[in-house]
Amino acid sequence: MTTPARSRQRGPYARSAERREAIAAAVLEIVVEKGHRGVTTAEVAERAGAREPTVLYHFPSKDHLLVAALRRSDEEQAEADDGGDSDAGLPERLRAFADSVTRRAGVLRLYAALAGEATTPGHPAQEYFAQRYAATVARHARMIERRQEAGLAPPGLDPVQVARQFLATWDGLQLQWLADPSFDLGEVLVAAFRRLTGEDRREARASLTETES
Amino acid sequence: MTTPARSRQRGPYARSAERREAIAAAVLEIVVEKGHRGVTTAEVAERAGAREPTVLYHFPSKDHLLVAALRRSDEEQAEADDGGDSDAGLPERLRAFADSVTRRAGVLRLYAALAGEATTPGHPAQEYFAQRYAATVARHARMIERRQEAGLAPPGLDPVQVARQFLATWDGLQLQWLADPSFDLGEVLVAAFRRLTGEDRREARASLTETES
DNA sequence: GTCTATAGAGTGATAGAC
DNA sequence: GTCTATCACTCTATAGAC
Repeated sequence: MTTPARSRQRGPYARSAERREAIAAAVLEIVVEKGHRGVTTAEVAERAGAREPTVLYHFPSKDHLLVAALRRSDEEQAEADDGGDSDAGLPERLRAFADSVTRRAGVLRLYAALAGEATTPGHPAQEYFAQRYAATVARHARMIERRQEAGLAPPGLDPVQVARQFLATWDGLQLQWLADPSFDLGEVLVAAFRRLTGEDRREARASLTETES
Repeated sequence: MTTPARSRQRGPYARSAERREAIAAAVLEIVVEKGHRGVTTAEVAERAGAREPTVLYHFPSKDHLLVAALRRSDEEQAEADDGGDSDAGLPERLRAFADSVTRRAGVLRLYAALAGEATTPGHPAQEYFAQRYAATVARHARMIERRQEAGLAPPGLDPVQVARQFLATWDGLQLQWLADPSFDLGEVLVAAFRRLTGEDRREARASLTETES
């Protein structure tokens, strides 16, 4: 209203929320292009149309910047999976997700690297991972409970324990796959899900019966 | 034998193999004490009784240094588990190992962080992880085969696939545990092993029989 | 509260002599 | 193989304008 936007590349006094968004977007962009090791506060500032100290005003350290990129990536991912809250075709959805992972190696690397760093007390990513683990475990646990109620999963399982195991398998398999993509990530993941939740027992029972006894 | 060691702190012209060892040991020491973020080439040099360029002569970059620490840690670990090659008390051994993990958080963090980095092509840790994954998967697969032959595990399983899943679960659970050590790592790990290998089926069968049919 | 300008401490890494 | 000397660059901190 006061002054018309000057035709500078570095927009003057962009509202803070926009700035934060622009900065986070810039970080994610660099992560995808060059990997997180290629992120420098200088380039982030450049791409966000700001100066370095401005960047560090919004995110007090480089690690905070990286966490912001992870958060932003999560949001984009969440938008992508919008509709499917049904547990119905779960194995299919798993497989689909595993496929999408293929294209986002840069983010996965960042996720893995930060997951390691984040476990040191006081690290900026600590809260992010604590929340993320807790939320994911809770979500998976609820899903397993529903499957138990539906008779798909055996009632003896501890849903939280299985949820933890499944999350762990997921993260670990991604790592292995990134290191050597010679196996079908979706397939191995779905198989692990079936075994961990005991949903392979129907088929297993037959082969078991003919094996022992 | 030839010349007695001179009583200088910075040994002059220590044989190269010794230098490498001293440097790797210094890195591991710092990792355990302060975490891998606390590793600086300067301090490594100091602890190894050498100068910085000497350190970087043997290990051309900081990442190489970190890999060296990981390798050295593996060796120490291997010595510790020397005797137990029997598959007999495997769950017990798993549990014991999971306990020992508790005391080596620094190394685990480094492992996790590097595992993420290592997936970028050309990274110094790439080879280490490729070898380690391959060796671990092969070792676990052999173990599962033996258990299949012994009638402990169902014959329908793909040993390599299960081995992958188990390794993944292991790595992932360590991460979760480091982020929030509120659960019993050994217990969850053993349970995952049982389910992934189908060795919980005997017990499961009973509960299954009374559940369905 | 939001940003710009400037500056500094510390890092990994290199060139080249011994 | 080991060292001295040096560099380029990154993250971060401070002072102050709007």
